[in-house]
Amino acid sequence: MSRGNTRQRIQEVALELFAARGYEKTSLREIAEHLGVTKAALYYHFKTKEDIVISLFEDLGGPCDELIAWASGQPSDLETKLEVLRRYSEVLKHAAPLFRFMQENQATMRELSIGESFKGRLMKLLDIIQLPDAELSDQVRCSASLFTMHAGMFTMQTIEADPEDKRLAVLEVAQEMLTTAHKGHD
Amino acid sequence: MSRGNTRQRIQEVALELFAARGYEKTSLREIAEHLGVTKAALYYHFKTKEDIVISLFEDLGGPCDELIAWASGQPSDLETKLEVLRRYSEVLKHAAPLFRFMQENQATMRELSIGESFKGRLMKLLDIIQLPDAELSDQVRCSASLFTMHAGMFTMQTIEADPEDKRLAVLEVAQEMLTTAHKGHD
Amino acid sequence: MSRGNTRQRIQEVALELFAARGYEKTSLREIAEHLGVTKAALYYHFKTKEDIVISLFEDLGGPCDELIAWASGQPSDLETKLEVLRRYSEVLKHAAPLFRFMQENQATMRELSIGESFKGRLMKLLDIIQLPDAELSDQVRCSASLFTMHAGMFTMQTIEADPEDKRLAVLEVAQEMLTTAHKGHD
Amino acid sequence: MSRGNTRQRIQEVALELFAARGYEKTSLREIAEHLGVTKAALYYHFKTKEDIVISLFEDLGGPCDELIAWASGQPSDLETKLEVLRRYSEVLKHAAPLFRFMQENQATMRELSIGESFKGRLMKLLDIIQLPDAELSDQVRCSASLFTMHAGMFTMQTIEADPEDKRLAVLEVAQEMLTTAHKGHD
DNA sequence: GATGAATGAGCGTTCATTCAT
DNA sequence: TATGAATGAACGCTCATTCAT
Repeated sequence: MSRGNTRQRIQEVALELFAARGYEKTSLREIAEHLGVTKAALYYHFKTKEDIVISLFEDLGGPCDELIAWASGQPSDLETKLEVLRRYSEVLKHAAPLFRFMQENQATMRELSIGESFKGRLMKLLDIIQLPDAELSDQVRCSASLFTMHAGMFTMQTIEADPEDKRLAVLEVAQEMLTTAHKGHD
Repeated sequence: MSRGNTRQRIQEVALELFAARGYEKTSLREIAEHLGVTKAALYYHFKTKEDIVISLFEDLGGPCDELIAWASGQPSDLETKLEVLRRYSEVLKHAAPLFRFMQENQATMRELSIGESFKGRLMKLLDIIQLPDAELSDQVRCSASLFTMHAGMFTMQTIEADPEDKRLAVLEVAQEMLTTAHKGHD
Repeated sequence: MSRGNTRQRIQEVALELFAARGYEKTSLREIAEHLGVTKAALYYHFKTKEDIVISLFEDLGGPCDELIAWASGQPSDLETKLEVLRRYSEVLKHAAPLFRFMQENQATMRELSIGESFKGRLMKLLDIIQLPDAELSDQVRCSASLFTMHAGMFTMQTIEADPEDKRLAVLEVAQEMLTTAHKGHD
Repeated sequence: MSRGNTRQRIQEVALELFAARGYEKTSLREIAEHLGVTKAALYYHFKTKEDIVISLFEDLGGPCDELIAWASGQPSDLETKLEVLRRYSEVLKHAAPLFRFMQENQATMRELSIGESFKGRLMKLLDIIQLPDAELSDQVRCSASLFTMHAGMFTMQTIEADPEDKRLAVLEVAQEMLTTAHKGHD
């Protein structure tokens, strides 16, 4: 019946539950029950509970690092930054539930090894976007352009619309903020 | 030894730990130890762990409700909305650690009774701010103006500056977004 | 407001709750809350939780001992025994809730000092009633006559009738059993 | 080490301790220690403490229900009722410790789900035995015939004799009471 | 005559984890 | 690939009890 896909099914169910009820409140028992297997089976596939989370983020590190690497090789101008936002938006799209999980479990993430590593990436992206010597309000605009995209994906569930349309609208607003920030700085 | 201030000290330590390590990961034992009392002492002052959180939010509900009430009696124009943002910023200022806690423990808050109640308030504020029939990007701008203020207070710890200056900068950016959203809608 | 009657009110409420929910499941907090006083107030009137129970039984020991003493001075014939049952029935009537409590918390009573003391009294009554050298079935009849009266008062709540009428009926049946037991033994 | 018999050993030890010291006063720690396992091990085999009790009663429900079912299909005459007592006595024999536990923890049983269910069965038996329109004393005789058998098994520990002989003596007395009750009613 | 504040011990329960099979 | 059985640690919570005021 279950072929080699059990590992994947664990990841799916785990992400679903972690996102829905939080990392701490989701027990391995629950995950196992949802899957119709034993807790011990999870331990055949993953060394620890944290390991499951780590595996979830595995596919995400690559694209992020690539984005950072690409941006580092570009001139640090507005055009590059707008493209960074665009590409980041795309990354977010493909990992929406994961980002929702991150967003809603920040306190927990801070204690998970993987958390630090993603916080680092975020900081690097921010460094790329940021205008370090501009006025405070422009710095805020830069930061906000990034965080708006995070929040935009999950917190704005009030607005009913096609997800893809919403993503593009969020991206547009974020890019606009970044552009405003760069008025007079180049 | 400790007089009538124990209840308050519990609240202080609890907030500190909840904010630092998350609600679930903070045990009553830890809180008690930090205070030099027994777990049972906490239960003399609070009925449950959740009750401690509720008490923390108690002083916050009032100001929020007042703000909502005030706004409901005003014309729903840009001027009113800008003032709502300004006042909300002030509320946030006085309850910064609490909002940080909310922000970072969203998954947990969702399961706490108090969480629902604050989500409700947020939705009402959003209703007041929102332009329901505008283009998607303008709706996003409205939402983002509110959430930027939340995120702005705690997530932008990268930007080093006087907290009050930062708050005003965040407010300025948020108000600007809202103004942009209202261009052509009145 | 509350004069010297607090001690009594504690006893009343305690008995009520002990009978309703059992000794172990009834906490001093509950008793105190029912009375509108603090737990500590209970400790002003009684040294321990067990002490409350003991005090409840205080008024009961006397009549029982008197009954035993009286019977010991009488000839050990059927007539005496029937009178013992009659008098015991009267004692039971005046302490109905207390006996219900005993009956329903036997396991607990066994661990309470007062329990042993009442078990002792019961054994003495049984000794008085019993026909030690009779056939087994007659011995059972003697024992049963006593226990029927216990059970009869509280377990037979199915039968709807005036309590006093029921008591007399129970007594009649018990006496009848005892009489049957004594057929051929004198 | 211990094979598939742990579950059973838990039941045995639990029943022993519940009967000896009462349900509330018997902690899971005690049970575990008696078995040389951890508290957590108990939870591998039973979902809750109450679940252990429920499992103890599991084998008992069937025979009782069968008895009730059988009696319901018979004419409601004395002969049937005497046979009911006889069969019930046999059921009691096979579950003596369990009945002792019930008897001595009535207050507790009332709060346990299983308690209600057994009270229900008892009421049905009583309904079968009872003479609803007879004089009070005859109704008492009917009830008492049933309760005598309960009490007879455990409360009459004073009488030293072979348990089986005692059981038969108790049954005889109970049947006799029932017969007396039916004099003149048919 | 009673309270406010606290304690120490213990409870039932759940958890992530282990390991022989 | 997985399970059955178990563990040790911790958790949130309640209890009877104490004592200064």
